[in-house]
This record gives sequence, C-alpha cells and structure tokens, in this order.
Amino acid sequence: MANSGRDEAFEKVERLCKERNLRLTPVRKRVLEILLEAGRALGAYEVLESLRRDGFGHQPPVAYRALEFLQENGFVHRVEGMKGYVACTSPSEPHGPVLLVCDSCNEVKELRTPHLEEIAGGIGSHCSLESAAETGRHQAETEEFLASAHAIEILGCCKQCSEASE
Amino acid sequence: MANSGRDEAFEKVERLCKERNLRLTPVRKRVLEILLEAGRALGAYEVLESLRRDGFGHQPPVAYRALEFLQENGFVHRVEGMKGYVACTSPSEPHGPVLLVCDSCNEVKELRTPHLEEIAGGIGSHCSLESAAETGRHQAETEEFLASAHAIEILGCCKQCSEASE
DNA sequence: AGCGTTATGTTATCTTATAACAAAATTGAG
DNA sequence: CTCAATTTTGTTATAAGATAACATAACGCT
Repeated sequence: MANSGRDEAFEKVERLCKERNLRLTPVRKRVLEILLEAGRALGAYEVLESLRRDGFGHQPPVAYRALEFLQENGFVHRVEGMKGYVACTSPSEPHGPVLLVCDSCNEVKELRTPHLEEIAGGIGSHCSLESAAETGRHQAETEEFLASAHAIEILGCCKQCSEASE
Repeated sequence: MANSGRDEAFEKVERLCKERNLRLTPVRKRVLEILLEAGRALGAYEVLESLRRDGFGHQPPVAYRALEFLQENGFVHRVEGMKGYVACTSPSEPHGPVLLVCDSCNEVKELRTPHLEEIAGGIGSHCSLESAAETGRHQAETEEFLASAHAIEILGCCKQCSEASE
C-alpha cells in the first residue's frame, strides 16, 4: 500500500465531521494530516513545529487545542507511554484505544475491536488481548465502578525489530 | 481495616527486597511509606515535598529516582492519566497494573490480575496473532508483537462519587 | 448586518522530568 | 580491616510538556 491507508483515514474523518457537525477547521485538518503523514506518534511540540512551517500559529496552545479536539472525537489517540499523539487508523466512534508500542523503534500500532475479537478466537479464551480490555471493564463493574473510557498500552518489541536483532 | 493493608504491603515489600537482594534504602522506604499513607496517587513533586519535610534531599531527582526504583520492582505504579504514582496494593513480581481511576475524586484502585500475565505471556512467547480477512473493507493482517509490559487504565466514576451525585 | 458562540493567536507561566557531576555510603576482594 | 569499585544520594541547571488568561478573528444563525 502506498500510504498505509492515510487517505482513507483522512477522508473518513472528513465524512464523520460532516455527519456530526463537527468543525474540521484548517489547523485541525492539518494536525491530523501531520500525524497521518508521520505514521508514528509525535510529541505536541513536533506537531507545533510543523504547524509553524505551514504558517499557523506557533504557540503551544494551537497544537494542544487541535489535538484535544481530534482526541475527543476519536480521531487521534494519546500515547501516554511516549507522551505523544498518534492518528487513529480506523476512526469511527470516539473510543479508547488498544495500542502496541514498540520500545525499540517507537512504532505504535492500534488494534481494532474486530481485530481483537479475531485474536481472541485464534488464540483461545485464556490468552486474548480482548480479555485484557474486557477483564478490566468487567472487573470494574463488579467493583461498582462506572467506566467511561480506557487507555491500554502494550509495550514490547514489534516484528521488524525482533527480527532485526536476531 | 484500620489502614487498608498498608502495613502488610509495606512488610511484603521489605521481605521481597531481602529475598531479591534489592536495597530498600531510607529514601526509597520513605517514598513507599508516603505513597501508602496517602492511599492515592501523588505527583512526584508532592512526594518530594514530603521528603523535604523529613530531611531528605529536596531536588526532583531524589524523588524520581526512588520512584523509578520502586516502579521497576513492581512496588509502585505510574498513573499515566494523572501523571502520578500510586503504591501497589499487592506487591509481588514486577507487573503492569490495571487501574481504575475516578475522574471525580481521583481515587485509584488497582485490580488484581492473575491472568493478565498469562495474556502477556501468550503474546510474549511470540505466538502469532492472526486475523482473518474481514469481508469488505479490512485486509488480513498478521501481528507479531513481543509484549514485555502493559499499562491499562480504566477511567470513570467510583462508587462513592456516583452515589454522592445522585 | 448584527449578535452570540466558537476557534485562533499570543503572552506568560506552571508542571513534570532529566542531564551531568560531586560527595557519600555500601559492597566485596584481598 | 582497608582499599577500590560500585551504587546511591544530593545538587545545580535546564529541558520538555502542558495550561491559564485574555484579545482578536471567524462562523453561523436570524
């Protein structure tokens, strides 16, 4: 694939914004593009530097506000472990992500819900990432905790890096 | 329970450190106590302020280094969502936590997760996470990811807060 | 066109975290 | 015990990440 689905993701966000009457303004649109083009997690100040080059405001709040908007609407996810932000690869509803973060190359890959279900099926009920997410939520319910969001990050080594270091 | 298992947790850490030849020095011990006494997540600078009052060094690295030690050994967890640190309620092996974080009162509760380690182990043993092609839009993908740690945070509203706001 | 609302841009500041190095304490070999 | 190697602590200084507050500009509706 030429650009790993960048264009589709971008167009999907445009469409979703129209449907939901969200204002995908120039800065917001550009921030999303920057993250999609990067194909990895960027710090807010990296995003800001790109904005500056494009003639937008170059003070931190400009970047933070656009990121906040994109995050709230599920188009971008925060990667806590790297204090960064990554474009969602399958934007739809606002959702908590499940991210695979490579310690070695910093690549971030987002797992999708349907994907997680298949993983669960393929590996068996005792060994599924989905249950990592669901376990949390389920136990949360028994604790009488009203869950509204989640952040799940799995740290480790991606395929490329583990092959490279053999 | 008078102190919610503080003492047990503390003694368990002392025992584990002896077993593993880890040096639970005065600063490190005190930082653990501070977090256990607080019973909630504290920022590094809050910990530092307590250390200062106890006559320890009062520069950031003093706190950060002790926190790092405790974290690496599974006695303290980072709460990414609040940039804070919380004492582990059931210290044993180093482990990634599953935390319930209350948006409203900031209480953090750790869930015990015997089987999450199996999950990580399953991925860790490099089992191939396969997913079949989804009809239509999604292409088949194969994920191979060697997981070494995780951070799972479920955000929401705890029992007390949801009752209080009724 | 005018009004209320939402978004942008800017200044200033705050919070969180780390680099680098000197001094002290601890450990282990002889 | 003594000394050297290692680890930990303390300090200065600064980097990196994030937000408060407020003025200006753009939008969206009637």
